[in-house]
Amino acid sequence: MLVEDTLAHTLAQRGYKLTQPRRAVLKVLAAAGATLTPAEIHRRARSHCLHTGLVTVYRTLDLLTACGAIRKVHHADGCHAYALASGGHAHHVICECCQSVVEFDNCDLGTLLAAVQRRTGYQISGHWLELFGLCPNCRP
Amino acid sequence: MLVEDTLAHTLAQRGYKLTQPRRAVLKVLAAAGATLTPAEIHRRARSHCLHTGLVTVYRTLDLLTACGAIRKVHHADGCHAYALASGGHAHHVICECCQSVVEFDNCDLGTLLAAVQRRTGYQISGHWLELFGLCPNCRP
DNA sequence: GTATTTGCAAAATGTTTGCAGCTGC
DNA sequence: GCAGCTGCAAACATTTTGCAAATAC
Repeated sequence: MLVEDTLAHTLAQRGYKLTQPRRAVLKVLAAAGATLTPAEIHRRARSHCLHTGLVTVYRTLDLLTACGAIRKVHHADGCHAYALASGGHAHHVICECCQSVVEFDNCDLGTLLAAVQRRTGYQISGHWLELFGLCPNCRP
Repeated sequence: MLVEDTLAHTLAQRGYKLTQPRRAVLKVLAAAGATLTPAEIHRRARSHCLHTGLVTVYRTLDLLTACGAIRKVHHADGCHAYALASGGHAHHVICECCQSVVEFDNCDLGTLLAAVQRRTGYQISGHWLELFGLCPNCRP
């Protein structure tokens, strides 16, 4: 598993261990290819690692987010979902029907940012963009 | 007060009443010019309407959001803040230091959306963009 | 006058912490 | 072997619900 190998390496570099629950959480998100809530991740993780506790899921999500392996995404209603992140600066397109996600990285906002900066006087240092729509499978 | 008159009208149109607590919540957000959490809005609202309860604040925030008078914004950590919305499609630039917000509406994402749509096969129907930075007052 | 709204208390939900025992390296 | 990790229970924070009294129109 490529994703797992990368993770093992990343964790080891920082002095962390690749444990069964951590492996399970990553597997779940990789297999889903969709955004999942902590509760749903917990439910699914138990099929890989039987006694995984919800608390561990929360702690693992924080850790994996810090490592850049996953990313928190915000839905319109709640904002408590996570998706696999392939690394580097990227954004997500999320299917409003099945929650499947795809990343894209060519966010060419240079012109827009410059215009906003000029008009508002704010020195812009970061942005956060999410797209919503229907994936090929959910299209009418 | 222009903001209030508009609100009174919008509410009346839908069969809602303009009550003291609702007025207070709107005043607080208008005066702050920044994003505020429900708890902070509650705290400040009491100076306008003494016995405003936290529950009412929550209900009012939902109502005002439905009316388009305010908008929920998501910060990096939590996502439980609200800001005044001037109506129509718009996005916010948020100061990472003092939380002040400014709206902008010229979000020209046409080219970007078309490219993502072509590459991912998703039919994109909405987007959500927030910018972060430092406002003129907080700049070094 | 009446339907809507409020505030309180209490419930439900979601997240974090403390700590003894277990696991990966 | 030992630092780091886990799971449980329990604390904590946040949001929602039920209902009698109050309010706007």
